[in-house]
Amino acid sequence: MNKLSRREEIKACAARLFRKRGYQATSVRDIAAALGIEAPSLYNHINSKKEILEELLIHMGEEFIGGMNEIKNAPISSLQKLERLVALHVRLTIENTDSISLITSEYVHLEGDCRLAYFKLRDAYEKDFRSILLTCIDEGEIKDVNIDLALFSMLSTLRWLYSWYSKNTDINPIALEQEMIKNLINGIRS
Amino acid sequence: MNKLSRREEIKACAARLFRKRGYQATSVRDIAAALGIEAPSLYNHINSKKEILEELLIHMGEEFIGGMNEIKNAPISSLQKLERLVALHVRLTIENTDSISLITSEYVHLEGDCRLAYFKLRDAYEKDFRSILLTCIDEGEIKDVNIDLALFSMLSTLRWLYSWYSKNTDINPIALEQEMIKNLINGIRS
DNA sequence: AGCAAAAACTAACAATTGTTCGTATTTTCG
DNA sequence: CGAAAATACGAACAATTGTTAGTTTTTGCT
Repeated sequence: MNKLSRREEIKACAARLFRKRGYQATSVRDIAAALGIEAPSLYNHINSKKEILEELLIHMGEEFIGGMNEIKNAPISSLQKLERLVALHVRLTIENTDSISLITSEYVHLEGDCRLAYFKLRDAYEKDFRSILLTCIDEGEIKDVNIDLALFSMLSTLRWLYSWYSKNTDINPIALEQEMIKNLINGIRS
Repeated sequence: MNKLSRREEIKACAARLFRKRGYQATSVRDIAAALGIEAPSLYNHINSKKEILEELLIHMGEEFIGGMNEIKNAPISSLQKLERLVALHVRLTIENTDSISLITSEYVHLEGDCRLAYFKLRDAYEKDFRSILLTCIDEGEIKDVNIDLALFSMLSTLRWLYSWYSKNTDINPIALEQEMIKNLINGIRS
């Protein structure tokens, strides 16, 4: 378990540096230095630099998919599901600010099977999100907007929430959640 | 003028590659290969790889500032100014899809004076944008929302428009403009 | 045709990259 | 304590990086 803990420590540190300077611009020596050790020491805990990015991104993807599955199957209205999705993004953003920032930019460095797996997670999530949004429209809960544009708009804002949150860490998470719901959903309600 | 043209050719090619793989992951040899020449040949036209990124980003910053200045001083209502800002983003996105994609991620590789200059442009733009939005609220044209969150939300969507547009290049620019206005502004109108 | 400028080439550089190997040190725990 | 496991180390690697220098080829103009 200690090894796992050290491993997680490395991943968290790497996430912070990847966010600040980008994945490619962060060397394994940078990561090691930030941990106060030498670069080769890292390889007692990880197999490669790429592996770190892969695990960070896949993990976030799975967090989103997990949250989506809970919401999807909950016995609540579609509009409430939409609100819960916003809350999910807010929570994951606050709990994983660094990792989540990688989603918007560093996924380009994924390769091979992992790249495909990541895209699969992302596409599945967006498909479910779209489906919930569509149901809201069908049920007349929200305005008859261009659904793809509305989906894109919501996701853009939610994906960039980490950058806003980083400059406003003092905000109450619940207040942020309410504000986001107001901002993203109430504007398109019937 | 021929030299300038070749230079612009290189910059456009670099922008495309920077967008696909990221600035750091794109080598000067990659750029040269995409142009069908050898890497050292590039240096007859540019001074450094960094210079390319700097010019691409500063140029986009100036385009936005220029557009903002026109809108700011136009004899129209604040709400119309807001609509024109959306149109500005749509136009610049369509005209510079690759370069504009760098704004959201690759600015982290700017250093020194250029980095400061870029931040100055960005901050000035956001300040002006915020000011117009605030006037709309004061005049009762749009709902009394949390202004910083509303600003952030609009800018997130507008900054990510390039990714949406890339998957929907067949859309009529004017139709896109109208949809964006509907989506971003009408939702928060009084 | 001939000349100057522009643009491309080959060869090579110093630095940095991710990573491996074998060894030493520290920590854990019976 | 003492053995085993976990963790860190220094030295070194092959590959890739951005860039320079000097030279040759191509282009455009009179």
